[in-house]
Amino acid sequence: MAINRSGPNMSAIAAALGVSAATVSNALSGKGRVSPELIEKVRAKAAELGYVPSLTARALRTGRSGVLGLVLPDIANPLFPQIAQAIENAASNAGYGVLIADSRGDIARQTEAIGRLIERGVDGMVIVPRRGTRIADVGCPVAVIDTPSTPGNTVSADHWEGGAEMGRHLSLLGHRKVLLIGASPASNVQNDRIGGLKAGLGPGVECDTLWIEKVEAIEGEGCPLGLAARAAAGFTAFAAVSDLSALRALTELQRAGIGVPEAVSVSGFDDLIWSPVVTPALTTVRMDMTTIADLAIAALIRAIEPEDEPEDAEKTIAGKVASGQDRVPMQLIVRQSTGAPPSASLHAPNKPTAGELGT
Amino acid sequence: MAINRSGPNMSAIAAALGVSAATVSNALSGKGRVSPELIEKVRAKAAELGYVPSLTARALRTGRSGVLGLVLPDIANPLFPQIAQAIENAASNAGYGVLIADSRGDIARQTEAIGRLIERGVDGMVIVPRRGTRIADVGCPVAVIDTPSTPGNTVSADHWEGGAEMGRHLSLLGHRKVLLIGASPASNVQNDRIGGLKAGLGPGVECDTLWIEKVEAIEGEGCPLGLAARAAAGFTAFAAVSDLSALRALTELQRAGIGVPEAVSVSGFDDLIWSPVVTPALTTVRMDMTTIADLAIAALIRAIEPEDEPEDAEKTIAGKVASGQDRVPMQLIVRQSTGAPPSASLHAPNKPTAGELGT
DNA sequence: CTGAAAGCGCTTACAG
DNA sequence: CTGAAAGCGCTTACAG
Repeated sequence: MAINRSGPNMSAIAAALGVSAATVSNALSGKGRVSPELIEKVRAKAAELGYVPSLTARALRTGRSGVLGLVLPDIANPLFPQIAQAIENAASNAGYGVLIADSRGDIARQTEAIGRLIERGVDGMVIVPRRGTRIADVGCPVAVIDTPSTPGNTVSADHWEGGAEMGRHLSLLGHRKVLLIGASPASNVQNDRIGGLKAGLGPGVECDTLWIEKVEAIEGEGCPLGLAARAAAGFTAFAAVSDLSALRALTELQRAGIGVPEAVSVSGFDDLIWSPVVTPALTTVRMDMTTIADLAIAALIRAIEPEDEPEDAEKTIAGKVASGQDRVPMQLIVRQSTGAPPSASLHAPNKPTAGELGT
Repeated sequence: MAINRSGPNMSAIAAALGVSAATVSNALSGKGRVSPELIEKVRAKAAELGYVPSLTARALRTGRSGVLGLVLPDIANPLFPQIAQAIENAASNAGYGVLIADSRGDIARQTEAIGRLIERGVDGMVIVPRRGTRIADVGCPVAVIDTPSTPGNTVSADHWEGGAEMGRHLSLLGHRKVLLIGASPASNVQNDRIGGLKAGLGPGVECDTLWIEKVEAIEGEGCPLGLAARAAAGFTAFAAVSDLSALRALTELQRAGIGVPEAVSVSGFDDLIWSPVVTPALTTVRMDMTTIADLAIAALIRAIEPEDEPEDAEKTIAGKVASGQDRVPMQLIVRQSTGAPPSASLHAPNKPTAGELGT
């Protein structure tokens, strides 16, 4: 019974050439045990026959699947596109596939999702943990993307320093009374950013912190945040710790007739898709997801692949690899919402997507 | 050499019990060829030993990997979270894993991404095609999520009817001069929505269509859309074909001091993450991604799995399955941006996510 | 430089 | 109801 596959396998190539399957394997994998002429002949025949190697069979034999898992706290998170794209790209450059798993904010489901990935034989996984979760040993290499203040094997943006940069920016602009806006005080990332903001603003600046979650617990979800009153009370800058909160602040202020940026400044974090598109465009701080993903994947690969020779120098990005704790700088992107002229933009705006849906 | 796996395999269970591996396999798969007592004993031993089946080996043997591919035009698309979450969920309920592939807006990369998925032995794939792409036969079952006006094996929201609903809503509100805002005239989805909007508004309403892509080709990316002038010219409603464009319109109008909704209405499509969060919250039309994903996955599974018995009635959602062309109704969500009081909200707002990052 | 053989862990006819 | 055997497609020592 040959229910499997449609195309030819190694034996077919071997038979067509009158050689053994082992030789075909060696020729194709280029481990140098086969004569150059034979290698060429094998390659040609493989191409002619439209040979596609079975990664499944290889996985069974070698014990490595060539697949990595990506575990996310909640795929609906607006930052997810950036993360997933960067990880998918880094992984596929390194020859790995990416299996996604959504824990939907649920801690039990996170465990379950990890288990499913293990069953499927992933060689390692990237975990963006649910708030407050510590990842136990799961029996395969793991890279956690979180914040440096989370202990463990982590790659992350330097959220604190990113906050500090934004704080300095606002301080230089002359703001002396700043409202910091966070979603949840339970978030390490958000606390890091707020800590950095305060430090960057410096001791001469008066700060207050508004946690949206707390306000909503009293006023109800989606309630106004009372920002107009804050503006009246002398706050001139509203520094949110995410672009989602920044957008909420911006529209609430605009709706109240308060001009941004001429009356007050608004800033966010993460350079989410809408940030360059709204009027005024949002000043924000962006994580270097490409680098973070590269570091995470490189760390995983080092843990997975036997230390052969150093061969592929490309895999190790400029000799930098995640060693226990890696923190990647964030990048301040100044746009109109903090009053800078458009020409001061430090970053090309997000390109709109080319898909049918969603744009 | 036993480089593979850490845990026990079937042979280990078989040996521990003094039976054959075949019997263990039959017992565990519950195909009813084994006596109830033995089944129980096998199960117990498997649990005791912490047996985890090798999906890889099963895949090699059966020719089915239990993995589905998800091909996206651009993971950065703001709609991607909804799609990915729904697909991941539907697939994992059906026992399948999901491998992601990003074509990054590039048509060559789409082909390449599909090829990589095939190599990895996916049993089928869900494709959200790049604009204008027609998916060729890829050698495995495919479900395309697009629009009913795209020919082929498609599951989609009924974009036209969704537009019509929005059109009727705006018409009932008394609008007689409406600006339709789209991103790109090359998009079938957007054209369908615009067609529906016009039909829903009816012949008594004056319409004009603004394509952002065209404006930007002249004025530059991120340029103002001149909406204040439109308002001055008598347009009282701005119906965007995506919430991203709607947000752009909303903030541009607000910035110009035009009150939404008391002076003009703004509406969008897709219920993207920020829609319930901005002030005023956006009236929009939402795709039923859960149903679309269920239909797509169900269609794939029917194509993949041999027609055994009808057994799992759950897999077929209420007897409805994608048969060639399936169109799922869209849902109008009325919020403040078109002037309705908050209490008229037809839909619970999106929950903020519980992750560390992005909120 | 090339080949024969074993084996990764499972499932599936086929016998008993 | 249970088992022996073959085989999915590959890779890897080991011989020649």
